[in-house]
Amino acid sequence: MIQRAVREMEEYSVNRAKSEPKNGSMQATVIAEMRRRIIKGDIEPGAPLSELALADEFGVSRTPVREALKQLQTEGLVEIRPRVGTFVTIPSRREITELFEMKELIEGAAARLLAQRGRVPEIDLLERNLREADEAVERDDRERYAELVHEFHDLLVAGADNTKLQAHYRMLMNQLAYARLVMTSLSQPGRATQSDREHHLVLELILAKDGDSAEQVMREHVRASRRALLAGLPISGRHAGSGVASN
Amino acid sequence: MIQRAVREMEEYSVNRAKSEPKNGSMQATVIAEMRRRIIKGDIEPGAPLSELALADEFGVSRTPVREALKQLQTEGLVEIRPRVGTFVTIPSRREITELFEMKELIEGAAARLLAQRGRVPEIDLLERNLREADEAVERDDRERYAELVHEFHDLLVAGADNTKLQAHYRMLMNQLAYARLVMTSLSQPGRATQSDREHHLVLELILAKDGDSAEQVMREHVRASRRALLAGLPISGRHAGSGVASN
DNA sequence: CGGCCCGCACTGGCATACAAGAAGCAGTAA
DNA sequence: TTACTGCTTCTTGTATGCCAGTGCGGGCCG
Repeated sequence: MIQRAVREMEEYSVNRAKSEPKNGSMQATVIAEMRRRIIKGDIEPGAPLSELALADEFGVSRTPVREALKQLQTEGLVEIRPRVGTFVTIPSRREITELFEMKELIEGAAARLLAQRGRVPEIDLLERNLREADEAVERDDRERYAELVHEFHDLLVAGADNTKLQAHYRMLMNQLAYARLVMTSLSQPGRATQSDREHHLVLELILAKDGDSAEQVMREHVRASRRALLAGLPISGRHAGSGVASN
Repeated sequence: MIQRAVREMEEYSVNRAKSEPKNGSMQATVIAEMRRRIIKGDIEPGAPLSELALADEFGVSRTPVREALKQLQTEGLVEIRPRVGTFVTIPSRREITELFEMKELIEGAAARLLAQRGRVPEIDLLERNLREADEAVERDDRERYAELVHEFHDLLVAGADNTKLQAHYRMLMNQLAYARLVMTSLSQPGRATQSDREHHLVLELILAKDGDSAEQVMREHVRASRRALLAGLPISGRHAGSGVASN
């Protein structure tokens, strides 16, 4: 088959793997790298992940690869079908909606908590972030603005000073493969400007220590971003029917 | 063809509790059983888990045990210290607080969502649950009431009809080893009665489709249960004194 | 007598070999 | 031509052996 030839051609891209794993175990390297690829979108959702191929590529045996995939499964990034194969999770439209519902919940709570905490280092970082974001919007630099959006939300959650909240948030964002999606949402005309304005408002309310309003506005902001995203998303009538093994 | 004869011989090596007929996978069995033990408190927090010993006990090799422990680690139930050992996670007081903050958040949201959904099957189950709970309180059957409390909260979250919410909630509860804790909280005098009353109030608000109030009361209920719990908890003086994770 | 150091036993990490289900493919018969 | 059947070849699941880091205890030296 032709596909086989393609697969073999890509095997040389290992050069990075060997240089990093000095500190940690191989499986940690595999986990980090595979997660990065999936989130960034290097690997297409639904694509099969062969343990053997990955082991070969990373220059390790199947064992660490297996354990890495197992972890990525509980993180919701891949789906392991016993005796069949491992595949990159393809989130259904419904799942995306659910994830955004969670996102709204967590970020809203984070905004409230941050407001209650008063002036903490994250506040300064948020202000700096917004200054940069303003410039990016001015320049119409959507790539940079997407990064800053990501940072803004991360800072907000970090500022809530709740490691569990943060952990769940990260898992959420990974499942959303947010990096892939933000650009889509920003492709909506005027969305960047609007988004930037909403960020400013949230931070103002936080500075005013108005937790209730901060939460409410933040939640509305998430809903708006979801709308912008779904509007720019292809129809995607794919059936992601197989239940996610979430025992 | 020759190999076929061999396989039959080893078929019945594992014939203990077949609680998971759905998945014949050994590691799934190990995961489920170990999770049950940890959550239920059969294994003391901080206790070492030897791969070899577990493999021996379950009648399998180390491989499925390893993968099971790996998954339990990402679920936050055990901590694997490379080259040292695997230990049941000891949640610090701060972590417990954080987990309750999340619990409050999620259950509050669930109450709101359920209220918005109107009359769904879960509502009936909740009503039945409360009737039984009333009787249990009447009889002062704390054991049974603890079960019902668990079920009440589970039903509430299930009724929110958001699988992601449910998944995160389950992980949360597992980390809390809630089953261990509920009894502690109920040991506070009058807590059971109070708790039951709060449940009733929440359900009433849900039936009235008053999502805002339902969320608020639910959150207050969680805070109350946390207070009851922390009040009944020993003063952070850990029994297993050998340098556990300081967190 | 006390402190240091080396070695042993135990741990998990990784590689490798084998087993067995799943799925596609080819060949045959209707 | 089409549908069915059996096989071939994928895949993951499991077992086992070896390796390397860690911690502890006993022995040796000061």
